Amino acid sequence: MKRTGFAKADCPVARALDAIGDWWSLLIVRDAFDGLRRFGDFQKNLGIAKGMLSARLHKLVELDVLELVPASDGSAYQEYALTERGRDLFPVVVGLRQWGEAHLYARGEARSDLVDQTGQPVGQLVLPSRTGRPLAWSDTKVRKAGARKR
Amino acid sequence: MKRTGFAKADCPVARALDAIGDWWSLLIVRDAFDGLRRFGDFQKNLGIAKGMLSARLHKLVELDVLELVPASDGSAYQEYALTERGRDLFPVVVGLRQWGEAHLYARGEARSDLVDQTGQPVGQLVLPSRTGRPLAWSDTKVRKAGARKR
DNA sequence: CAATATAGTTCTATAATAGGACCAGTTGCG
DNA sequence: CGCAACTGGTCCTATTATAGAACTATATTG
Repeated sequence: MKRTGFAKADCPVARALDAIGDWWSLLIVRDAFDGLRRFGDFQKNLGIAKGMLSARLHKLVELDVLELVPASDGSAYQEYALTERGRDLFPVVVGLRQWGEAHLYARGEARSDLVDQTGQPVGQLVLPSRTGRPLAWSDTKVRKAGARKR
Repeated sequence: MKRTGFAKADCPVARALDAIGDWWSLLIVRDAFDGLRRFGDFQKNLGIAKGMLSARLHKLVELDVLELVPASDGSAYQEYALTERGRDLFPVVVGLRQWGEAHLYARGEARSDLVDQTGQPVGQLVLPSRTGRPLAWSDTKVRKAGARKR
C-alpha cells in the first residue's frame, strides 16, 4: 500500500508530478519565486509543520530545484536558493496562477497579481508551434514513447 | 490535524493547488487531454484504486473541470468530458510536461512527445508582456492582494 | 437468460500529514 | 561575558488519506 510512484513513467507529466506534485512543493517554489529563502520564512508564510517543511526542502535540494547557500546577510545560517532547474518551474507556477485567477475567484474578490517591472499585468501563457503560431489543445497530440516518426 | 487547505487564499497559485494539486487530479486531466473519457479507461491507464478514482472524478465534476455526458458510443453508460475550465488547464499540463522533459530524463530515455497536427514538436511555453515581449521570472513581480496601483 | 463487462461502493491495512514537544547552535543585548 | 531569545531543525503521536481487495447493481453480449 505504498503510495503509487511515477518516477519511471514514459510520460513527462507523470514524472514531473512524481517529483513536485505533492501538496507543498510547488507552494514552496512559489514562495521562492517571491523572494523567500529562509527556513523560518517559508514556515511562517505557509503555516506548514516544521517536520513537513524540513522533509520537502531536503527533497527539493536533492532534486536540484533548490540549493543551500550561505545566508546573504552575513550570518552563519544558510538559505535555500532556486537553481536553474527550479527557475525553470516558472511557467508551471504561472500556469497554475492564471488558471486560478480565471476560475477560482468571485468577481471583486481580493487576490495577488503578477505584473512586469512597469507594473503592467502580464499576458496569458502561449504555446507556440515551431513556426511561432499559437497552439491550442486541439491543435496538438501526444506521440507515444517509441512511436516512429512518419 | 486536518489537511491544510488553501481554498480562501489570496494567491491564485494556492487556490489552484487546493483544487487540483493532489496526486491524481492532473494525471486524470492529462488522460482526458489524451482522449480518455470512461471510468474504466482512466482506471486501467493510471492503475489507480477505483475508490480513489471515483472520489477524484466526483471532485473534478464538482469543480466543473469535467462533466458527465452520455456515452458517445450510444450505450447507456456515461463519460467524463473536459469542460472549458478543464481545457484551460492545458498550459499547466504542458508546463509540467516541458519541465519533466528538460530535467527528469536521461539522454536517450524513451518518452512521449507533444506534437502539432503535422507531427512537429511544439515550442516552449512563453509568457508575453502586454506588449508581446517574452518575460522571464526576473522580469516579473507579485503585487500583493489589495495593493494600490502606482 | 446466463455470463461477462461497466461503474461503482465499502472495508481494512498502511502511509502521509499536522501539530506539538524538544533540542543544539547562533545572535542580540545589558 | 552571560543569558535570553531566535533559528533551524528532529522526534513523537493523533488523525487523515491512499492502496488494494472484496462486494454490488446495472448494462451488454452471446
